[in-house]
Amino acid sequence: MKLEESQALDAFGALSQETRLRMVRVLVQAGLDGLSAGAVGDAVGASSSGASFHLSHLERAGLIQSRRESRSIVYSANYDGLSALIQFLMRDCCSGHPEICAPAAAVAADCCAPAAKENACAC
Amino acid sequence: MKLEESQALDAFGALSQETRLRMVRVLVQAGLDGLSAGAVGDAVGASSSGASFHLSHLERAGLIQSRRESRSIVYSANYDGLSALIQFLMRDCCSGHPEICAPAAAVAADCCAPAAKENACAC
DNA sequence: TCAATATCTCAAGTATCATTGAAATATGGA
DNA sequence: TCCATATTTCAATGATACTTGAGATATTGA
Repeated sequence: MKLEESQALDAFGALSQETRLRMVRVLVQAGLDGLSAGAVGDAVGASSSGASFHLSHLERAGLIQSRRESRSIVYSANYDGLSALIQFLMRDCCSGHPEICAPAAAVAADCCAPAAKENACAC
Repeated sequence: MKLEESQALDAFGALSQETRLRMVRVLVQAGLDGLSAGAVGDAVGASSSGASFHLSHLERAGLIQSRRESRSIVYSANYDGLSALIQFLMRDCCSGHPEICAPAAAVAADCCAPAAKENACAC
């Protein structure tokens, strides 16, 4: 997935709010199983309508996704969307300037060791 | 450099505005030589006071830096700040989930080939 | 069907942010 | 010193965004 400028703007806007940034962190840690809207709200200290507002915002921005599961709406991180945002930053803000990306690539090697070995290394 | 949550929020907020996002792209392409405030404003179609407002915002957020050069204030990309933001995203949103970082790492390998070879590959 | 649970939607109020134009500041050259 | 250039600061306006609480919708089980 490759982000347009307007999609990147939406994604940055979504992450520029404390409650929403925390929601994303909570949901990434929760993995693909996800968490119900209520559970996310509790985790970040938001009211039910506040949680709904911010979760919708994040979903519109393509950073999380939702599915109904009985009475609950279960939200989970959208890995593609998050990855696309990181790629946007790297392509846009790195292009021609390895000083920016190199340390980030090191983080990737660290936190995603097996994947990094498969995909990032041409050596 | 390791970003605190509040610094990441500032950085995301700074990048969530069309004029500012374009300014960052222009300044990254300009490299460390940078561009005067007026040149950046012209490049993105902002008024002089508008350019000043947005450039200050980006500087406060740690994404660009400035120096006076005769009559001009020259702005340039802050590679450390941009890199720290990418790292924040990777650490926070990747941790335990290589699906997110791996494609990004591939971009790093692409756009920062020499650096990636030095720093990202443990093989 | 009724009640309970989970979530969403809506409207009102408040706060934050972006834009505009005018005025202030800093610099360099005549 | 005086003027022109480059940029910033300030105040006013309009636009967006966040929060809150009340009410609406959807789902399940009795």
